[in-house]
Amino acid sequence: MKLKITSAEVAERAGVSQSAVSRVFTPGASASKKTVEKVRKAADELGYRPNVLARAMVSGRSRIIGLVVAYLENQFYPIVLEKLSNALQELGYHILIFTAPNSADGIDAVIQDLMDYQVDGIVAASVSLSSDLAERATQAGIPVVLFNRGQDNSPFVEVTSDNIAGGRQVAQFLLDAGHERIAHISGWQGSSTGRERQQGFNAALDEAGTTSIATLDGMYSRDVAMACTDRLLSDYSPDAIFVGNDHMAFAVIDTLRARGIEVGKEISVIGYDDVPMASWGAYDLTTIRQPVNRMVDATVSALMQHIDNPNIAAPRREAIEGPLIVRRSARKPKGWTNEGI
Amino acid sequence: MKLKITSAEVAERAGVSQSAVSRVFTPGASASKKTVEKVRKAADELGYRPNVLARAMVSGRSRIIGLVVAYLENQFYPIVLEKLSNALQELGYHILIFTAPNSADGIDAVIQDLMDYQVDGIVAASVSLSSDLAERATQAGIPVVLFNRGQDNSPFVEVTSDNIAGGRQVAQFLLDAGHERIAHISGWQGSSTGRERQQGFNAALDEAGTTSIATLDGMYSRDVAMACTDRLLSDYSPDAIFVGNDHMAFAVIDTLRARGIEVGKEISVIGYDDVPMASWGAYDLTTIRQPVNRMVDATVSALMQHIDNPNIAAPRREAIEGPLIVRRSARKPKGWTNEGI
DNA sequence: CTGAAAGCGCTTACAG
DNA sequence: CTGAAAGCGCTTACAG
Repeated sequence: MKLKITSAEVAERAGVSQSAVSRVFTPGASASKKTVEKVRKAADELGYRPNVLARAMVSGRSRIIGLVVAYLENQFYPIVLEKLSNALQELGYHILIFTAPNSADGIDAVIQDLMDYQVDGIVAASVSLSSDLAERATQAGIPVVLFNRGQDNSPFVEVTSDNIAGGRQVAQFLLDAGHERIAHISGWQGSSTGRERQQGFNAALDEAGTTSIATLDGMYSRDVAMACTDRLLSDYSPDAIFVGNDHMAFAVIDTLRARGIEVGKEISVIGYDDVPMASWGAYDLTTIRQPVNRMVDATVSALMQHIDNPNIAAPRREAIEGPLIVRRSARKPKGWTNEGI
Repeated sequence: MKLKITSAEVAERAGVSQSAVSRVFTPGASASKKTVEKVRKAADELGYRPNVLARAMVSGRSRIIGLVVAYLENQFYPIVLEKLSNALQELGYHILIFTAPNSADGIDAVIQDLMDYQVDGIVAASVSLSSDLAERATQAGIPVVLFNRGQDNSPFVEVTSDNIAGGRQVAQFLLDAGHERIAHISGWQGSSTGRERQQGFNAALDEAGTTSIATLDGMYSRDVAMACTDRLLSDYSPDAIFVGNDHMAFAVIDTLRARGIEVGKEISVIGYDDVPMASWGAYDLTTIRQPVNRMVDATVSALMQHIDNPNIAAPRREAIEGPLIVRRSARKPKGWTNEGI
């Protein structure tokens, strides 16, 4: 067995042309039963497998999807990665991973890199892209989907959960439970996700004729969220805190407990995402569930649709609603039952 | 701007040959200052970027490293992924991700897939490979490194932490603190990692003239670990439990607390990995730190070494020792101070 | 159904 | 330093 077997070598051994070999390995191409047999036999004996890169070059389809991701400490993203990878793998695609640097410039460079690999599509999770890059991708005919992030006037498909509705649900639940000093540690205000959750939250509060006692930007960071919690404690005496995502909510709970406060009794905490850890005993976090499966499905089908039909590049936004998962980190409204779920 | 710009188009606009364009974009190739200028200008105007796939075909180097990973719920792996990706990105390589199915057959198929992409190397994290596949990879000249997993007589490079030493440290610490009914919920016994941690642990116990009161296989699963905890509680009355990894240790702690047991006082719990969450207030887990940075470095350099020098494929095992991180989930030995760290 | 041939977009000896 | 040409390993009209 030598290093690399080519279709030409298989052809020779099978006594057919190289084209015939190619056809046998091309789904949908026609070859007689006899040819197929001869070729398969020779291929097996030689250990032949088609070179995907060569195939990509001529077909113009690499079957690679570029994924830009950051913030892997937040359990949400590994879960997304896993589900996305599984879904794509089933369709014969694979994920080329690019971990994102923090600057916008850095991201652009990374995406350029990605495009150099002739990816068939790009999924950008929790990062923003410059309009310059938007243009390049569009002109290169590469579909881009923004995952869990929106961008004004972007030409991309955007898949998010319905953050506004989610924020509203939280406010309503807190109000129903009779909280009167409600604070918010928001997701990073530079992200649509952070802004929208806050927006829905405030809107519902407003409609109920009240308002939050304080809103601090948690920057999606554990450390910042902890500092915010202390500030809330010393300056505002909140009886409930809505936190922009679960990752920060865990930090808030840790801080509250360290200060001797009983979470769910003295102060209610609600998060957003419903990462697996939220259900673990140590936190038992009431939170809005991001419908990851449906978000992944929407992402994959947007990608496939564009790949199959490059002309119709309809920019659009899918905001999928997710339920409030009630656990014990927040006081429940009187007479509340699980029936709603 | 059209969809895809080729070097030939740049050449035409710059008034040079296509080879000249290629040279300008090939590090180390020679071109006159004048040529470089003309080409760069034309390339910028056209928005040209070399096609990595075409380059890969002729050079035989795809600059893609295949990563096979499973078990992404365990925070350890996302961290590894992130660090590995960053390190590789700096060297101009990128990771093509394959999420592993559970069966050995499945894994083999996945690796075959990987090889079809002409990856320059493969990193298999927490999975085992068949010897058949080992042979294929070796014959294709593709370096494989097993990450956090060893395999008897494997021809691969293996990078792990020193699991035996780690297990020993845990036993010693528990003994020093005066525990007398020490139990073990081990990592999956089908994995070298699980077996070795247990082995070191038992060896140290043995040398001290004692033995663990029970050893149960936690299978790296949260649910199984919880069931094991209950069984330990009802049948063995342990005063300490060494758990095969942090991910399971969290489940053990949750279960203990649900039974009203004070962790760190009534029963000590020690994990293995030191994932970020281990330091969070809710768990405050005493654990062995896996030296991820050094493990990633070792992985990357093994890969690069083989890529630069395909002939020398020295199979070897690197087991890097990590420290015991003392927190509050386990009772400390009398007079214990942090000095050791 | 099948083979010969062109071509995907590059790199790299080979001559100059 | 530079250009013409071969070749990387395939797919896909084009004729038969």
